[in-house]
Amino acid sequence: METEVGVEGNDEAKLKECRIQKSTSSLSSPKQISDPVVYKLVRVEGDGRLVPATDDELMEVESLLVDEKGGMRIVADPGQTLGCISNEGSSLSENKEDDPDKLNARLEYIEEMLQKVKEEERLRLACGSPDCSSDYVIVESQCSDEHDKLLHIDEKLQCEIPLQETVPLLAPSLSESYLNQSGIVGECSHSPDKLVTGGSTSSVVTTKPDFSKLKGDICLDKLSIKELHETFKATFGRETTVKDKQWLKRRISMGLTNSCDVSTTSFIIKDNKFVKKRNEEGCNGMDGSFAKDPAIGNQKDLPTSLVGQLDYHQVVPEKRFENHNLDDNSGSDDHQTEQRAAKRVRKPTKRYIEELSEVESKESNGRLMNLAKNSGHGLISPISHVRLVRNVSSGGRTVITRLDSLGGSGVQVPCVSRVRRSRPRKNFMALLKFNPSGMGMAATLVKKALGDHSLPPVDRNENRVLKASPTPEHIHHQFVGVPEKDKQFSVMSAVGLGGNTEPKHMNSSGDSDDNVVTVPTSKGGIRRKHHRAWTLAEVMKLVDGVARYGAGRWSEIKRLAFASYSYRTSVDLKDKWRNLLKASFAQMPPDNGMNSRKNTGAMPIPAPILLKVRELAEMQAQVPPNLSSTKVAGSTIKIVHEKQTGFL
DNA sequence: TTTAGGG
DNA sequence: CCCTAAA
Repeated sequence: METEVGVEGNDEAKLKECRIQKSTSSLSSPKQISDPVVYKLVRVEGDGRLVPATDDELMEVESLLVDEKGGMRIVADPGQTLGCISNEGSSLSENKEDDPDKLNARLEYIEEMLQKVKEEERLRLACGSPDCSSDYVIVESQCSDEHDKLLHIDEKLQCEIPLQETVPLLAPSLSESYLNQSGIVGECSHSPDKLVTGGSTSSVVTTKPDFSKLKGDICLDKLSIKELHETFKATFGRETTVKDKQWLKRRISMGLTNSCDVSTTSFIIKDNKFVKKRNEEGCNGMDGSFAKDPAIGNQKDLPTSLVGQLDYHQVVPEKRFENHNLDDNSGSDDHQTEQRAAKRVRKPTKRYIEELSEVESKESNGRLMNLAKNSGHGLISPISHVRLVRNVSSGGRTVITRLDSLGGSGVQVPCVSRVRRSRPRKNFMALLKFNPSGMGMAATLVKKALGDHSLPPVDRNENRVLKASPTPEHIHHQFVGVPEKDKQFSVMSAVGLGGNTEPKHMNSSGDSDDNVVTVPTSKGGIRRKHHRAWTLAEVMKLVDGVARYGAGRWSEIKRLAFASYSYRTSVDLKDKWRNLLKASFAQMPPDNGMNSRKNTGAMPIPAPILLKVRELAEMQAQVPPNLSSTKVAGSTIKIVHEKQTGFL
């Protein structure tokens, strides 16, 4: 694939939103046929403007990319271009450091950007009508906060991917109207050149990527560090000491959008308000239909038919990459680790995907398979030397971690594979011998890395690790051909060992008695030993579910919205909702701020969510009779009204 | 089996 | 979270 790195800059008009928009130029140039995508290299001036890169810069980038492929040769500082492109923002534009790490990070980022842009373009080409292809990708930028521009772009690029999933609407979400009133959707909602999948044939709608969807870090902008910490805690169920605002915002937004079932939860927090995230964008008007729960669509028509009716080689949805990509080391409190995690994570390589599919167990639900299938053809750079590092089971899921030693940046790319549904194999213990340094060692290292304080003494996970171990096939595939020296251990493997991390995937942790630790009760019964603290993401999911399917349909919600949370039963959902209800109506009058309570141990539920709960409750006439009145009524009436209009 | 509600 | 009655 010969990607021509062209030089082109957009004008310097002041725009407002960061987005990538394709120009409406022709499509018939010969070159385009072979590779219709041409990219412009731009750089960002100090004031945030995008200006055309010079030829020299271009050359430098190219050579750098080559160098990177060649094997991490450290080259002189690429200079302004890279510096500007890098997301590190302030630190880079000025000084030319020769720090290999930084340099590599830049390289990585550039490459990533190119890939992403290309991905975007391919998607766009594929989903659009023929005359929609374009010669260029134009990066428009109007972010007022120029400092964050690139980050924004990047965030959007990352996050729009999972959001592209489009499925026919099943049930309109009540909260959909929220979004309309939230005002965050704004102008981006309607793209002039809508790319509609050839109207007649398609049972599936294709979405045009629209980066305005990602609001996460924007929405978090106004939060203070402390608030961010709160939100972080709420989201991941643990504290963090990281002071980096950007990082926090990024993590939180990723956590909120990806930690669960990605788009299943469609809420975001903006300015302390609980709003609905726009899943679909103007691409296809599709008659006011919105995405239904992807958990459904995913298993059905989406990936296959989408790919089927379009040029397979061009359609590379890359669904849920971020799921795997997401550096979910939430279990770790190690500052260093987290800082490192803050670094950009490389997209999985094709090989990575392929291997991932191997690891996938037979009874795969097809999700990951689709992922693998959809992964591109040479779209992902083969540059990175991804090595399989280690696999650790935690809380019933197998975490496969790779160490991407790109210039020592050590990016970890954890992913999760399904765990055997049925009981572990008899001969499982023997398999541990296959890898003498096995799980116990891993646990030890992990524990060490985390500092023993972060893991309970004689942790219960010791047990779980064994119980939730991968099948023999997994071990075999994972370690076959891996040189001993490459069997590195990784701190990051501690993903989720802290206990409060949400699963990133459909995995059957605890869906049988295999993985759930139960404790015999005095009365002879058994009960779950450890409470799974509800994370913000889960709560939001729950609220969303109630909004969609109504309170009381717990099993529905369980199946549809909590498919990936096997440890949450419908009863759990019900109980949680009951608590939420109670909380929302109890805590409202005195203090509606989310920063009120002291460290009560329990996870604080942000006021916006409680508000939402309240509204839903009132809508569904669940409100306790005794406090149905008061000023709540006013806002509720309004909300109800909005929702009604939303349905029309 | 699922809901609803008490413990 | 658990238990259980009721549907």
